Amino acid sequence: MPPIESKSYDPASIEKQIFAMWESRKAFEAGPQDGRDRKDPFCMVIPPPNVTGALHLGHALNNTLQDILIRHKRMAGFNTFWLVGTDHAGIATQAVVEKTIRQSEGKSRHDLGREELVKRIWEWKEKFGGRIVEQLKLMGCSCDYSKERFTLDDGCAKAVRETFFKLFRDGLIYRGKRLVNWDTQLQTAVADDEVYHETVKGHFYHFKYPIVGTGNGEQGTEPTHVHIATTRPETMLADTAVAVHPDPAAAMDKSLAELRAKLKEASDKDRADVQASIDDLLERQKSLLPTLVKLRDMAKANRKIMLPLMNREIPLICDEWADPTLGTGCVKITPAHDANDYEVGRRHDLPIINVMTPDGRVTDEGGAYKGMKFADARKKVVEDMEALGLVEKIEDRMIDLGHSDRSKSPIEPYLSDQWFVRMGDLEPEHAAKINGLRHKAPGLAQMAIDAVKRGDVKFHPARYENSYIDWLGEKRDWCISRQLWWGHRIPVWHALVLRKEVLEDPFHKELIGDQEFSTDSNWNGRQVSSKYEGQLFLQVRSVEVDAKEYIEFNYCVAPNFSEFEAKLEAAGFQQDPDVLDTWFSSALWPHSTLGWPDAFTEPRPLGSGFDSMPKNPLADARGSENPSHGSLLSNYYPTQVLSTAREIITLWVARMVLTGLYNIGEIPFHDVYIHSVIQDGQGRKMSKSAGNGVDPADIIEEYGADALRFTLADLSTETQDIRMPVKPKKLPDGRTINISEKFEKGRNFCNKLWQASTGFVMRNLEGYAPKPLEAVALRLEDRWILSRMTACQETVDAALEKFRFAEAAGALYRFMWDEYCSWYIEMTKSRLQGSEPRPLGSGFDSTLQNPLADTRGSDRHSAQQVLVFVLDRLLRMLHPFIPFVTEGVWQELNNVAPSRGLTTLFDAAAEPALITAQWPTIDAKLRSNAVESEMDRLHNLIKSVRDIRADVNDYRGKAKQPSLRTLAKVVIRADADTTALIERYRAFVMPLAGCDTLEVGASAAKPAGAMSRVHPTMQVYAPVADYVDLGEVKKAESAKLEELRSVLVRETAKMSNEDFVKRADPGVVAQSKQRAADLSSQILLIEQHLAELS
RNA sequence: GGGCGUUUAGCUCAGUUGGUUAGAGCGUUCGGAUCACACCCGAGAGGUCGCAGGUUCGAGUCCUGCAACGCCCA
Repeated sequence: MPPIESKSYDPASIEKQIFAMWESRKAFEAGPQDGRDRKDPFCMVIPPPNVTGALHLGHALNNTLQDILIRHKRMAGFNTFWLVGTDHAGIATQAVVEKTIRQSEGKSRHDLGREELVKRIWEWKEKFGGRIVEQLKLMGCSCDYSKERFTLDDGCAKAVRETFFKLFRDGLIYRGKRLVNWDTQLQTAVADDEVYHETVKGHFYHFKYPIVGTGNGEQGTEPTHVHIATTRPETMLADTAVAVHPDPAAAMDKSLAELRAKLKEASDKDRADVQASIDDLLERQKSLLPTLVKLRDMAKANRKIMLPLMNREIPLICDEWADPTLGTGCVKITPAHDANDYEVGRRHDLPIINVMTPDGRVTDEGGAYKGMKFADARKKVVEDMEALGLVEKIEDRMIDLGHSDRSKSPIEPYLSDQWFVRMGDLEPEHAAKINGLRHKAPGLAQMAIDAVKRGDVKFHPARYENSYIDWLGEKRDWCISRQLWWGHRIPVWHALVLRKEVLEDPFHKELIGDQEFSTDSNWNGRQVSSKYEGQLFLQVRSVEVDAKEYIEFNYCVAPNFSEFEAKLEAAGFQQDPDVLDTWFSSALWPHSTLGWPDAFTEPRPLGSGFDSMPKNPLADARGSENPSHGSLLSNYYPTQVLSTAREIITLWVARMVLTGLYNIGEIPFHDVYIHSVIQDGQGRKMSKSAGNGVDPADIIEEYGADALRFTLADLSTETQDIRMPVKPKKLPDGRTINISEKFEKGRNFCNKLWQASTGFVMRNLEGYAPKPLEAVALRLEDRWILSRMTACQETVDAALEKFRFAEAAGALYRFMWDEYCSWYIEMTKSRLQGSEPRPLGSGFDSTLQNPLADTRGSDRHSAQQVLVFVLDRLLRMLHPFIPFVTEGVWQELNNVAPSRGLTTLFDAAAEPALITAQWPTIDAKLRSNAVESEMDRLHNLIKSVRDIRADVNDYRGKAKQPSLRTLAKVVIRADADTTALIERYRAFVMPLAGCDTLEVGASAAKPAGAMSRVHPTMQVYAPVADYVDLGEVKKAESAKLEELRSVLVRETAKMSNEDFVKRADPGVVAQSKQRAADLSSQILLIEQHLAELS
């Protein structure tokens, strides 16, 4: 049963109010509006979350890390701007809203119409789109919410339109036929990353196709049929060839040789499998190869096949795609419905027949099967083939099937018209004309590759460079059109005009004069007429429909030229119905959100050569003294850091680099931080459907936002995955949520900080009256905590620079908990409880030997001052990680201790809010190894006494006797130096260690029947004969002795190795020597002690 | 098939250029209602650092091979 009235830190009680305070101070807003001299910009753009979604734990992680960076830089005096916004997420959002409408009204998007659907999606976005921002605020993210953006807002639309127009103008956009992943339910192409693969049960159908003319000639030896196998029998309707390998014998030999080589190297486990493959292949050589060779010869003789069901003659061709070691060795070729077959079709100039409609039915080309759903057509085709006796067998088989991430329906490869961005290298004369290709890049992909290779953009961890460069290196064209209604509509107007009518039409004549049309679409983003220079570009191609030749016109209209759009429409043109891939607008995010293209002028006109290009086209604007002249773009572009997930390095990061260079001439960010992926305890991806997802909102409710943040930061090492064991928890209100006990670390940490500050430090500030206090004149423990604090600062600063969040969090954790709370606070207790404060600054000298001979615990004031001072700095350093609790404590501290400097140390002006307080600078003079090692000796002493007492209590517990709170007597033998040190600090050593009397001295009398702990500089003895059987003591001492002896053996072995002494670093050898000497003396002492015990 | 990563205590993970007796949090064992904190305090147990070679005076760390698992791309 939890206590009814908990004194623990309660995050819910302060988080809202603190966030409101920050907002009212406009602390998140970009720009130097707090009066501090903020010159250097530090800007990040948030990876815009999908507007339909809710934030998951990955978002929580990424945004925590970004907030740590921005808060740190804000405190460090940068002009910070964290841009926030959401992504319209084309297909995802449209799918969600369509589904809602289907469920509530039973209507499809076609029932509603384009305009109405888009209106509904906007309504939906207005209603639910704010969720993301609310969640970011719950987490304490200090984004500039006053400048929130959306990838479909007017600014982004402008940038998209401008970019599309420029790419079109530069011949970098083209329309082409491609096989795309087709979602027959949503009726759109989906990108590769929107397809997930699943292995499902299916069948492998073996069909026979008759070969034409086998009744003649070499009758009897020629095969009469060719055997093929397929998992998608219905696609046979679109077959335009059957292929056989051009040299099946050689291919088989090669494969066999490879397998035999593999067999030699194979492990025992694999050997049987490899051998089976070899046997299989040998069998094929006997049974199948002769037939394949004959078929190959027939293919060379241009023999034909009669495609069953369609009764269409198709050629038998030779192509290496037909693998003689697999299946029947022959393969049907269906260019319109399979990516590999499409390539074969292109190689052999085969006709392309499409038999699928956008909604997944058979087209007019499908003969008798016209209008059937593909699944039905499959059954019917198989039945009909069976009826013809052309089915050889049907096998069960597991098939890897692509599914649409959005509709979950199987993907069909589908040949359709799409728009592409040309990524590859261009002809030099073409490239030279394009202003947007900076640094003499031959193409867009290469330009983005070079930016990383030059080091302009750096990845952290660096290994992620590889995935970026490898992917871009493929230079695959980017399919940017989506058959959706929700998104940026493609600004191209089409018309199909009969070729012979084109030149008679005054509309076309005016625009294009007497130009001839090439049917090649490689470089035809051509300007149309001098009348519309720079405002209108045209691509044309010839199209044959029903044996008539048409010209297809595609006009791309400049953004500022909308009156021409009306003109085009009046002339019968129609705007392309497709919208752009969501990534197209996301790719522009770093500059579109900062005001491009409005706040930007192209550095120089198109085609004027590369030499005159200014290095930084924004330099002029940034240097301006007129504040109204400095736009967001000139102030903040390029941004500093982008933090994101590795899965979108290619889809997003690469494209931002590319468009940034193309549009602005500069990279969009200097550093790319790639965070880990959070998985569940079994290493599986967290997902809603698997039920293993953790909702950050639940964690905030359960543990507090700071606990969430601290834990995530603490886990952020450079590893690529973070495992987080998940467990369900039933709430009192009946809901079941997923939590993870990992967050307890963060919660406990926040509570500890809260208890130490508000429960201890602030409650012990009675009479607090800060006075000038020289750091060097302070007591040992004061100087020690200041030294440790400085060490912590150094670690945190260095770690944050290198994006090592876990290291920073860990250093702060250890400093706050182990050093500030467990040692320093404990050591101040006797001082704070002392009676009369001792006058400060009297008789202090700066040496360690004789500083504060006063050990009466009476110097309260200096203890208060150091407690407050260290807390002040600790709060500052912790603030980026756990902003709420630190700000809460800060506000309290401002009330009770408004001033907290020490002279000669950083003396901050009163800062009303921690969020904008100054990041502490490092005062290296506070570090002292001498102080730290003195304190280590005292700690060792205290630990030894505690250790003996725990041992005693262990024995007493077994004997069912009550445990001792303190040891009656402790004797320490130590050299003069250590003796003096201990004597000086007797006042806190005794209570911390837990002993009633303490004798210290070089020749202090060792008590009889004692338990010991020996250190090189001191030996600790406590008489225990009254509590513990001496036999047990001896056993323990002997065990310790054995352990030390074995270590010494190792150490002396090392020392007696000549090579070690000769080759190892002298420092290492000396260290080893010292260690051996220390061990020997400890061993000797224990041996003596053991002898005395008996 | 190619690329990248992981493998260290029961669990989750640190361990930076090779050099103390390999660390932390959780869990576990023992002791503790001490007046900041039981979301706590004190003490302990627990590891042949995935396996096999190699380089080196010295390997958790570097190299090679192997194995298992994961991610990305084909």
